[in-house]
Amino acid sequence: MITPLHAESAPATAGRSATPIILDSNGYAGTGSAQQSPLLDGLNPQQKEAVEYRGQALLIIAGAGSGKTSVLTRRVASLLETRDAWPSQILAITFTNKAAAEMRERVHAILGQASDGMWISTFHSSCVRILRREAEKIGLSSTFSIYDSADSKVTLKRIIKGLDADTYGFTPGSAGAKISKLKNELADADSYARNANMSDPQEVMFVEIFRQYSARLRAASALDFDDLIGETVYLFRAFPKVAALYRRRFRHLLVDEYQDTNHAQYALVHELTRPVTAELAQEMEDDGVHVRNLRDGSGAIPGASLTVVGDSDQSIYAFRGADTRNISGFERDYPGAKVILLEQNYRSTQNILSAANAVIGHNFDRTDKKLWSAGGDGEKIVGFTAYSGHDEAQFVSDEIQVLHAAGMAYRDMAVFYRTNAQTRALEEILVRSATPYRVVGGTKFYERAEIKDALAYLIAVANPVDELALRRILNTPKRGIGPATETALSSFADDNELTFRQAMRNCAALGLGPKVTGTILKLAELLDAAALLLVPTSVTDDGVPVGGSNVSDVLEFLLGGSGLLAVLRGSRDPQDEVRAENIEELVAQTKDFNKENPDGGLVDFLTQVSLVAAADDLDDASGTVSLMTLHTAKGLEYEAVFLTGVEEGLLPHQMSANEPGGPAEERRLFYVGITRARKRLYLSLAMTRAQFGDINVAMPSRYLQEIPAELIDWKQSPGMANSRGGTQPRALNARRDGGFGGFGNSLTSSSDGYGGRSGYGTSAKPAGLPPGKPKTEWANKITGTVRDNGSLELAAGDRIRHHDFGEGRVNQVTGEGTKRIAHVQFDTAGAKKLLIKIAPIEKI
DNA sequence: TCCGGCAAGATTTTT
DNA sequence: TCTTGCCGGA
Repeated sequence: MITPLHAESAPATAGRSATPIILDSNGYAGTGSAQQSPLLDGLNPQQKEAVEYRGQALLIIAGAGSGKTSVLTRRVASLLETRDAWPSQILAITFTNKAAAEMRERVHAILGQASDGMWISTFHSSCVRILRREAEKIGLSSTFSIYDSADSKVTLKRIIKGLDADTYGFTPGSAGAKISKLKNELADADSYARNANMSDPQEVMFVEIFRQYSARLRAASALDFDDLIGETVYLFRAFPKVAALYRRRFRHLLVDEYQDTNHAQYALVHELTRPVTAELAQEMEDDGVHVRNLRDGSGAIPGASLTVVGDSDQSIYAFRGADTRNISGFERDYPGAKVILLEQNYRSTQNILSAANAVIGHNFDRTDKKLWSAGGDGEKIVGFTAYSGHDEAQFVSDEIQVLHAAGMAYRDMAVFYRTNAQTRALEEILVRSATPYRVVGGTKFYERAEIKDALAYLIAVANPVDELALRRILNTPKRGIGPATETALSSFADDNELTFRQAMRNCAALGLGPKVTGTILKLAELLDAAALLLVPTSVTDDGVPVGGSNVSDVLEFLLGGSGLLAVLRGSRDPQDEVRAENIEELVAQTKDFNKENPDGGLVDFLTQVSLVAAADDLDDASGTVSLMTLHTAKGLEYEAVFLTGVEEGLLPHQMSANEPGGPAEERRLFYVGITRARKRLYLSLAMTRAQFGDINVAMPSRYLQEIPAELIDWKQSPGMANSRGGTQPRALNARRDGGFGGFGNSLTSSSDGYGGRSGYGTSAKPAGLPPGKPKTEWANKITGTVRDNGSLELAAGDRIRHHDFGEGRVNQVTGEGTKRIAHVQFDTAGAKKLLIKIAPIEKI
């Protein structure tokens, strides 16, 4: 049991919290005097127990859609309500910033201000927060840089080149993956070398790469993503007194998505929940740290209580080192742990759950768990086999329109895919049908070259020893400093034990041309001047520095001084216009940051930028269809889900075939995708898929056959697509070698024909095409030329001809400018919405 | 040093 | 298909 906290241990909130927190201002009015806390309203017995249990360790096995987030937030609220904890004693860890924000919001909605002071954040953010505070203890600057995988790659590339390690088969990717894996196991170059087979020259080379990589990061005062966790663990292990401070502070640790934790994260949790020894506690007390009321009979501070939530069936990050043994071994790691199973699903219909159960049931070596719903069977799952990726996209788009017409909001629909490359076809069709959509994740804003350039200027100011950032901006924009000069500067720095930045300041000693020397000095001066801007101009009576420039001022100063923005604006390349706009967007973001974080400095901004994840920019309020990978879909839910590309080679992905446990992990991924759907689930696949510019034959995924046939209503089964393929000329027939033969038949048993339906992938049906237009013409031409009908005037009543849909009549034109949309009733293809600017149409 | 042209390689998933 | 890297010429 946890020692209840007494009032004297209360932080500043004590005064306000003298009475138990009353929730009636938040919609719980009238239940205040009831025996049961309103926090438990509407929960089933298992959920209630998960909220109310008090003990050292709690494992909540939460199946998909079992109300996990709700339980977790209520548990946090309950801890505060029952005064088992003060907000500052709670550390809740989620996987994404998005999940953290949502949890913070929900707790705040229940408790209001009483929730202030909690740490609710990701593993990485929490670690950065701790590390910035304790940086000098482990030999880092508190303004250390955070390297993303691209930065690591660049660094590794230089090392591999310097060592000629590519002759041993090392690439930045392969070496990076191996280093990352080792770091996730808390190994470093030295510990690895001790166990490595050093008679193998390749191993020797790898150790050298690892060593140099670590050395470079250290010299640049930089940490990569894996270091953020690993160094925090190291900090706690090497400095017990530092660890004790955090162990004393965080009395309640809650970890979400525990199945996705890797060894380093596991170790971190372990470090944080260890007891503080009596000696150390005494030492702290002698140092004036308030610990008395936390100490037990022996004088020690017991370990914090730990709650973990997870579902090993949803573990999809094994490739990143996630180890489900963390969850399966929880009871061993924390003897006496309570385990609560949440199996009732509140999200999906029974049909969807039955499919999910059937699929995941094919994974052996798992504790059986059956999701069930009290919500009824619901609609059948819809299956569709398209001829091509574009055809599939057309089906998705048409079906979205059908759902939308039936009253479903765009924001309640999502399209999932295994690889980012699949977005292309989807986007093309969605743009054409004027369906509002957004791609979640994908090429991220902060990964764009021009944004990284601008950020590199900021990083160079914040962390002057970061060579990577300096070398990035050295010749960006072009200022006549080539690779030769760059190398000269770099070796000059190495030879004289200077940082790259110091080398720049002293470059006159290098004997370069006067012009180049001047340019380098000017850049160094620009960075120095920017750093001066940040220095506070005065100090308040309380010793708080004020008056330093904020992030946007510094950024604008750097952009002006370097000419980065001006060069892009002056370029003839139309792409540079977009790049300039992106940089302006970044400036706008720094201004937003200033507003939202008045006390936030440059380093805070850079930290935030470094740790944003794909799912984080998801804006639920926007009325758009969401497109995302299956990985980013985890933790989200939608009324209708389109799971596309359910093909061999894609799901399971080709790359997973050789990996041990690969197909099982891919199955879990499929399972995660299925269980995101509340009411409608669509599974689609294509018989051919464009890849690297040419077209490959695709086979239905093995996982499809694991779903009981009666659950799927095939609008077009693989067998049907196959049999009809022979009757119509198709562009791809020539490439086909009859490989579909045995497949479809096992899947067609449930098919109920398609003849009566209209509006499904009209363009896929040879019968629906205008006469005299064989499929060969359109099979893959959608990627073709960029059209611009910007000036085309259309009005209701006009007749038009569409390249694919044939002739039709315009019913209505909506929107303005480039977003004008024609609502067209086609003679044979039905009703369509077309973006006038780019649709392949002409007026007749 | 910069730029254009051409060949080769790439794509699993992400904090 | 698209991006990256290498080569040769200015």
